[in-house]
Amino acid sequence: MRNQEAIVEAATEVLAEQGTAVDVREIARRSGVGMGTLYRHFPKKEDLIRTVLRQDFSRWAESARRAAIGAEDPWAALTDFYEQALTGYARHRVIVENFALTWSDPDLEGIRQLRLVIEELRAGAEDLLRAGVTTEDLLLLLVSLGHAVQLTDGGHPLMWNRLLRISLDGLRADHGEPLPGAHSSRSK
Amino acid sequence: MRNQEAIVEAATEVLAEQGTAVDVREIARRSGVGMGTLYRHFPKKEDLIRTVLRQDFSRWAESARRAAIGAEDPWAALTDFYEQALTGYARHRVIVENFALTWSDPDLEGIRQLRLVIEELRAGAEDLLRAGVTTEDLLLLLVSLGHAVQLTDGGHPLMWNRLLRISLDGLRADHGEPLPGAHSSRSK
Amino acid sequence: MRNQEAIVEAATEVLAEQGTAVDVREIARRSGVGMGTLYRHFPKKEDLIRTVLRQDFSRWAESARRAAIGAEDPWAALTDFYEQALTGYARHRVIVENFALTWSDPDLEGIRQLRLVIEELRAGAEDLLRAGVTTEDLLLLLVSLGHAVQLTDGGHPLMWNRLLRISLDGLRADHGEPLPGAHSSRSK
Amino acid sequence: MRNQEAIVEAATEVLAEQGTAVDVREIARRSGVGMGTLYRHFPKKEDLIRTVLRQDFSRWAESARRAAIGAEDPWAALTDFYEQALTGYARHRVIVENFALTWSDPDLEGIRQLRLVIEELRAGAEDLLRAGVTTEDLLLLLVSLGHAVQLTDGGHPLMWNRLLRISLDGLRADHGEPLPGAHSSRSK
DNA sequence: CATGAATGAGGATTCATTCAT
DNA sequence: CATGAATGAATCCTCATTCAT
Repeated sequence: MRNQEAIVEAATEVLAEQGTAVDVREIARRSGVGMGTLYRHFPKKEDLIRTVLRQDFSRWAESARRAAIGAEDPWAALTDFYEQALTGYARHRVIVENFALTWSDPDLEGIRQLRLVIEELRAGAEDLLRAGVTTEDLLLLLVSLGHAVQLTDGGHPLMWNRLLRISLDGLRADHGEPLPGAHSSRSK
Repeated sequence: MRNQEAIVEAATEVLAEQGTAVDVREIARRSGVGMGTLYRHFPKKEDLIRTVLRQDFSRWAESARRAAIGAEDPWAALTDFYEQALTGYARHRVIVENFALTWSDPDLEGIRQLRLVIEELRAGAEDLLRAGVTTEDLLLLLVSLGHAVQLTDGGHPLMWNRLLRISLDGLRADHGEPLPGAHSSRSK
Repeated sequence: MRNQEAIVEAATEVLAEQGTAVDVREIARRSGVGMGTLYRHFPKKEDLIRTVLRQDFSRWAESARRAAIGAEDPWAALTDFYEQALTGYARHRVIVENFALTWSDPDLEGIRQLRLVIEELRAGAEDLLRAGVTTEDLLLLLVSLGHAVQLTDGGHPLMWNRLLRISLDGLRADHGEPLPGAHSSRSK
Repeated sequence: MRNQEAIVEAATEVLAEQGTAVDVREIARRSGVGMGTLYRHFPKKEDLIRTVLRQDFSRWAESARRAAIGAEDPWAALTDFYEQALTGYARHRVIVENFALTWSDPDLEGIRQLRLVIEELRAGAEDLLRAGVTTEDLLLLLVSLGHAVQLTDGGHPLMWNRLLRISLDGLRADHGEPLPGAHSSRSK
């Protein structure tokens, strides 16, 4: 049903503007559907939010992935990936607002995708990365810097760029000893 | 009046547990005071939250500062500072939840203190830091890693430690070129 | 929607009984609707009160107007108008309680209507009225006597009738000199 | 105790400014006494209001009485009395706000005084008054015009003066037939 | 006797969710 | 299947009154 799409689209917009505290009615209004229809598709407000979160997340991750494809070398791919991901981060308030949730939800398709992409980038740049750096490290770094983006975007749009350079430099093989491998796997 | 303290204490607890969305009555109940008393001391819910935030923030920052004092050398001081600050971060949900606010409020006493401490640590370790690293960079790094702490503390308590090492290595003078100085000052 | 009417009706009742200080829930209860419904129609308590006020006012003014229609001569029309208006006054507590507000709100449709009616009556009885009597005078007299009605209705239902006769006699052309015209117009 | 006086004085001020809806604490604050003291003297807010009301009323009535004393003739005495009473009316918000209450409380000393004064004036001007005009009529007229004062004082300070002239003219012996005597006495 | 902190029942308003049409 | 009016619990805040100090 195309109503479902309209709802998700409107919700994406509204959530980006006002965060998860919005009135559901506002979403219904912008979707052009009634409350009943909205609740038919998403029995709980949170269901809708989750759906938006997933879609938003996927789009964001995908755009970052594409940025890495055209890079000249593996290191540039990694760099471009981070640049693109972080640049887009600020626009995705729901992601930010819910990343704790997202992060700890191992079933979330989006995060699985993202992990795959990063894993690939990591494997490609393995020679340049210091030993012991895991996919999980790279993923957490992304989220961590994402937070910096959030905080600074209003005032100093490019401050986070400096952090990114620092971190990337810290990741290079010629900078620092190998990292111990202990905490690299995510088990539940 | 010790009621004021009781309220702040209870609020600190409750806010840590449930976030800023709690019912004011819950705080009153746990404080053992009536609504009126609570509102006598804090005319708006936000006043109370801000107070908790400040106190929480101060305590946290102070404990980090103390950790840096006993260090053997300037670099260890910086390292210990980060370790301690991040270790305590997870316990301070209000700080986290409101750091955006905290961050952008230049009048907040707490953040001014924190900046001073970091500035001192930076100055002390200047020879070891790559050129161009600013106090603001170090501050943002702290918050950024703080977010990582938040996300991982539930499941993988020490994952953020790896990020910290990476970042610190990226900050060393022998790793990487000088950072450009452009965005180093916070102006309004 | 007939709920709107039910709400206004219940509110009219309740406001007449208890004044504007009533709990909104009481109105909701008597209307047989939930709080939400009430607030859907009247976002602020005052909106509801204003609505009741207007309706009450209109009905009252209209009944007075009709009373003047059947009169034998212009003077009787004026007299009957006052009689009817004042007789109905006591039943309209909201009007009374809010007349200051009503009075000073030049946009209020009701008062505009009332003024028109009085103007017509005045014009019709012009030969019998002492020179200089304005519509505004007649309007203020009405409200003024209305207050007397309020005060006496509980105990001496017809005392105000005496005042009315006195005032009307004072208005006759053969009683007293012309009134100075100065304050006859309402300007902003 | 002079505290009692201070409280009443402060209350008079505050009530005149803000009406009976004020916070009791505001009165305590301005009195310079604590809540406990205030409540020792006036166990209920209404007790305080009543006390203020009485005093305010007495003063107002007394000033009107004095205005009548110096008059040249009985009719002027009556006229001056009304003029003065009405002129002072607007300043006595509590009186106004509570006149219904005042009016219906036959034990209120103030109103007894006022009635005595009016009775005297009426007796003095008896030959000039149309037959049947009672003290009660004159009293009600006063209150009724008082309301007009209230309503117009903000915008048209002297509109009520015109009503006063009209009414007084209506009261003269040569204007109109005797009024029937029926409702002249206040019985309970 | 005085103080003013403490109490807590209300009161206005919002919003996720349901359900008659 | 869609609509959007209806629901009412939940929430913040006020203020008359009490009572420990």
